[in-house]
Amino acid sequence: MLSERQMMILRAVVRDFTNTGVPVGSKALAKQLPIHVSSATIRNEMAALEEQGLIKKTHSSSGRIPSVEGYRYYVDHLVKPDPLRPNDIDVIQSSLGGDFHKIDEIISQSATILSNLTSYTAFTLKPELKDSRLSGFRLVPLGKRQIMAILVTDSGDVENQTFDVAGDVDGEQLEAVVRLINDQLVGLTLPEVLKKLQAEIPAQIANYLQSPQGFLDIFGDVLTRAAQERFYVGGRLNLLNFSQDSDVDSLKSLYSLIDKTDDIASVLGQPSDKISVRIGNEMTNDALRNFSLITATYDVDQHGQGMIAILGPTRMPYSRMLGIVGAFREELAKKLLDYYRFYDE
Amino acid sequence: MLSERQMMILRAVVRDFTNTGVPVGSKALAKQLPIHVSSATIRNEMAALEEQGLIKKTHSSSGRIPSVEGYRYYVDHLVKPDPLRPNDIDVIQSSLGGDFHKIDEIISQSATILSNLTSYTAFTLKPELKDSRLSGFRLVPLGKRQIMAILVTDSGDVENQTFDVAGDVDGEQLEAVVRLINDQLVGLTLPEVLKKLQAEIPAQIANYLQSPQGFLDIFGDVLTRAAQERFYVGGRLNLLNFSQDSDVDSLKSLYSLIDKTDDIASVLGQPSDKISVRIGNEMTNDALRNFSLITATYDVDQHGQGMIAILGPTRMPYSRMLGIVGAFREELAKKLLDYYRFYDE
DNA sequence: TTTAGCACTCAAACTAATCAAGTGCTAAGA
DNA sequence: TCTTAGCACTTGATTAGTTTGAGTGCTAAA
Repeated sequence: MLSERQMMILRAVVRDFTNTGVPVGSKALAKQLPIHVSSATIRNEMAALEEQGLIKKTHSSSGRIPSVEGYRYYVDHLVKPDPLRPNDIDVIQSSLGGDFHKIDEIISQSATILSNLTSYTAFTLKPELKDSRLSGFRLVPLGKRQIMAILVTDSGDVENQTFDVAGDVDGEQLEAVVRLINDQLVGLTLPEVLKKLQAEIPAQIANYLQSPQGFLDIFGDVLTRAAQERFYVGGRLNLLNFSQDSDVDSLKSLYSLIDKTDDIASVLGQPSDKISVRIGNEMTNDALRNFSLITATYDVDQHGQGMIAILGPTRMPYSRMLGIVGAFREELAKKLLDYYRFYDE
Repeated sequence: MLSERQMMILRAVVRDFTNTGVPVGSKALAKQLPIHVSSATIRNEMAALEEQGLIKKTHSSSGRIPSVEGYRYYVDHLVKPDPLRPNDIDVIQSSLGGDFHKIDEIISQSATILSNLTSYTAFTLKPELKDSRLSGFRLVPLGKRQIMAILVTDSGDVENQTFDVAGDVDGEQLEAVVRLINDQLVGLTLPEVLKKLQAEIPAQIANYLQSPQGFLDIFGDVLTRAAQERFYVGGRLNLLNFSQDSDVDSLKSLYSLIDKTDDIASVLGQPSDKISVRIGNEMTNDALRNFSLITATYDVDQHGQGMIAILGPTRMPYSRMLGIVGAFREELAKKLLDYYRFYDE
């Protein structure tokens, strides 16, 4: 559809605009492009590109900026991920080099690294098996009136919560409840557990506890949290950099968005094995109209698939960002493989 | 030092300015004040107030706004806390009315309530005994390679952390370590524990574990966290409302400030039993130059003393805010007393 | 197909003019 | 001695008008 020359121009428009933020005009392009044609020719080509909806003007006599469709074409056909800068490699190596005692530390640290590399906001999700199953449940008495409920899944997730109980803690009762849970529910997927929890369990538990509701609440809480994907977020504050015309309201809705696990999960969407770029209003969420989201999955063999993502202004240098995300997913997968190898074998 | 009339004028200037944000002029005051003098008289009085540094002009022919000293005088001598609005009472009652299973839920909820009432940012700190002591330590094996460390203090704080260990978990070893900790350290204050942890403990632990360092790290982590005061923050996003001229940098430093426990602890300062107001640059921290902080302590009998605080623009309606903070501290203390009574007796 | 040339558009930056709110000061009155 | 009417003056905000510069589309010729 596009001639070679048009592609070259589109690429240059995106490059220039993402670097400088200023609409680019025909003269600047004529000077800069490797081919040697006059600005009038460029203008004609630009008119053609505009015709196809790939670039647009900010006002009738301005230079051009890419439209969402233009970015899309650029990302799909024209961009080549930049190789990492030596400096970036150092950052990754040193930040991911240390000793970690749990997966979550690595994942959370990764969000920070990614946000540092990009100076945008980053999200990371740890590798997950598709349907993780309940693998254990404990109630640990902590003191006079305090109990900690601990729930473990077969993918190694741990959720816990302490709560207070009135009256003395009866060790017998606790044991019985724990046994009940472990007998009836271990091995089921979390949604299945949740279903049973609403169906037969309450009646059974009533045999052991005089006031089962409190316990069911707690267990439900912990379970729900375990069932939720837990994103780590790095560089939250970087969003402030792009609050064009300091629109406090949209900033607020943006922040409430990224702080709600469910919302952010739905925005990040399904894992797919390639790197995906979503641009501006390609995301249905209105708060993200001026943002782009790059997501990528990473595989850690039998331990499942995780996800990393960065959220920045639509006007981001895609080639560099794609380079960073692409390289980082591999580094992270490698690091996690090492980690699992160390602790599993 | 100030005449009655001057006080009246200062009070009116602060009231007007905090309500409208517009510098107030002599004419408006003359119309509004209960005494009946001309604007020229008011002007003379204002000149006197300015002489004393209590009010100032934004430019040579503008109306007056209070200076930090003016706010201070107002807060110290002129303000009378507003009674709560019926609506506010409802909010408190309904948000604090539900059932809670742990102190922290009440405290964290309180931060949210306070921020809702004030539309500023609120901090809450749970009641603390002066030197809380280690009252228990557990290591709970969770799965193949996972262990959870749990630390409990005598004031009911619980900190926990999971970590992975290489090689099989040896129940014997864990028991021995737990016994060691409980024998040697329970009953000590946390700083004392920390000191011992660096002195004699490592050698002793080396008897039971082949690689004690990992364990010591974890234990140190959990301990440090337990020793830190944990503030709950409500209404973070409200800070965005006051980012005058949308200065991204100062906003960023503000946010990094309130997210660092140690920093915010030092800003909030020592508990004192009255309600305290710190205004603008009375706080040394530069990021807070345009903010005021109202802190108040609350007592829960033998369970110690907690703190609540709100952070808003220097230009805040102090009478209303003082009313809210004063009323809320009492509501909270009452609620907590009930809570303790229910679970303790 | 390319390009020089030209008329045209528009945002941004600057200037000038006006307005409204407020001040300080002076001199007269109570 | 305190109060006040009156007045000259200052200042930020608003508005309208100009200028500038970067850019465009279009036409006609190469």
